[in-house]
Amino acid sequence: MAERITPREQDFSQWYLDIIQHAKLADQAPVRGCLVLRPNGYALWEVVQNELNQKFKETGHRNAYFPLFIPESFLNLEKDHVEGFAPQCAVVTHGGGKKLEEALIVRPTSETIINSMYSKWVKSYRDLPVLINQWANVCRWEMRTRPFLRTMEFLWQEGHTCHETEDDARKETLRMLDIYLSFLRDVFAIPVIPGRKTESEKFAGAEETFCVEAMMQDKKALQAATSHYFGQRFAKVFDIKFQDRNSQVQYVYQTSWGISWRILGALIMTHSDDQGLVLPPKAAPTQVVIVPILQKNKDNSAVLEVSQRLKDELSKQFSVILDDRIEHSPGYKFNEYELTGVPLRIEIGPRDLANNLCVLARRDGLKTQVLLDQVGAETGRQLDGLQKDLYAKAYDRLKSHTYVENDYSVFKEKIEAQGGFYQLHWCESRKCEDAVKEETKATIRCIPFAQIREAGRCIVCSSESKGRVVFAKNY
RNA sequence: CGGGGCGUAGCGCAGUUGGCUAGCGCGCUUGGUUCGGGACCAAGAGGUCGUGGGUUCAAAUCCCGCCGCCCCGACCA
Repeated sequence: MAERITPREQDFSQWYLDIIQHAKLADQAPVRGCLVLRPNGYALWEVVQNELNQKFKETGHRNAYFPLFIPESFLNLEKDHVEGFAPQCAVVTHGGGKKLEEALIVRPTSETIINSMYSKWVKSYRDLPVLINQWANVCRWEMRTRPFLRTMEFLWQEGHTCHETEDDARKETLRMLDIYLSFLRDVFAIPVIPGRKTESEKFAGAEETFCVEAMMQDKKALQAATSHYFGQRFAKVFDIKFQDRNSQVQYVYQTSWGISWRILGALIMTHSDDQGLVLPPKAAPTQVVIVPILQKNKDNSAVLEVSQRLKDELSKQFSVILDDRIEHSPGYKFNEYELTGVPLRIEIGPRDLANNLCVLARRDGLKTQVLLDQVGAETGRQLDGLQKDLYAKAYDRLKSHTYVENDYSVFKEKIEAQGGFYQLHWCESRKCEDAVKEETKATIRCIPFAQIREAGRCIVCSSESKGRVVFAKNY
């Protein structure tokens, strides 16, 4: 097994890739920029699907599926949209051995194909709202790829909705952003800063883009999810009209919102350590592993019997596996489950059994001895504790590496030396935004909802500013 | 597309001023002793040295072509 790589800012990507490989989560396929999710890695994606599907259902959304190939002309209808995506598209020019009359785009996102259907489906205010989500793969031909964060093909979820009024659509945009935020906070234990994107950072074709930004262990930012308000821009080019309650024909107001498997990268880069993956209990496909201490060629029946009983009991509440393989030593197993991020390990050996005890070992190192008849309650307590502690640790990191700064040269030095998020005054001009990017590689991650609103001077040009925005280097 | 680097066993690598039988660690197989933090000993299996050509008595090693991969930068979720 290769030597483990300690995380350093400059080789963070190698570090987490190394962990993924150790954890047998994923392989890099021989095709450029592809990533293969092995079965136990896919289980993590299923956690995302299950949690979000539940929330989508609660908010009245339904899942559907739309075609992978999009006629080129569809994409060309919205000017900003095509400018943003055309350079990244994979294009199918031939089929059935012949050159196609019209090329097909492998979807980089599905606004166009979905809206072309919506224009047929929506005729009356009675048809609204349309609240549809799709779980799919999309393709964006990136110049340089990075496992999970930027792959040529990726898995995601994209919601596309139509509403009667601007107000309804705006509410939907923020409601879905909030669902992402609470999912990341409560399940993945990742704290985020919610906010609005600047003109230059917003989605191609959107009126407004909202996002949640997370901070990785190397203090770089990662956009974890986005939600867009489209107004009537797509409705007008795709002709999605309806008769309203006053018999007037008008265009629908729309939104779209998405989260991709890059959040699996975020999960790894937020919590994991040199021992391997660290999964918050609510995100872990396997929450508890029971490791009986066995000896070959000896009678292990007592230990095995208690282990099995414990497994049956705990399985009512948690996802539990019992590793009773005789061919691997306990130490080997301890390591294996640390590598794969199982949040809680229960050790049961002859020594414990003599005292009616067992050992509970949390993935972050906390070990406690527990009476056998209290394991059920204690398991829940330990898992809850780990979930909270992981969030707290990530939250502390986000807080303690977010700085309020007024001096450009200090900011420049600091971000170069230690990364982090910077609350800076900005005059709202594209020019100053670009100047910072040019010099420091930092971009405006968002204008936070909880913006520090105060009079100040733009960090670059010293013109008037009404509030601070968050600058950071990002993935 | 620019700048670096690398292709040798399933994985990670050494060997490269031409030299004799191509090696090490991990993993794998078999046997024994272990077993509460990645066990140890012994015996094995496993190779078109990326590919095509050239030089030579002799090429993983030198020369030329080709192919592939990785890293850094420009693009981006």
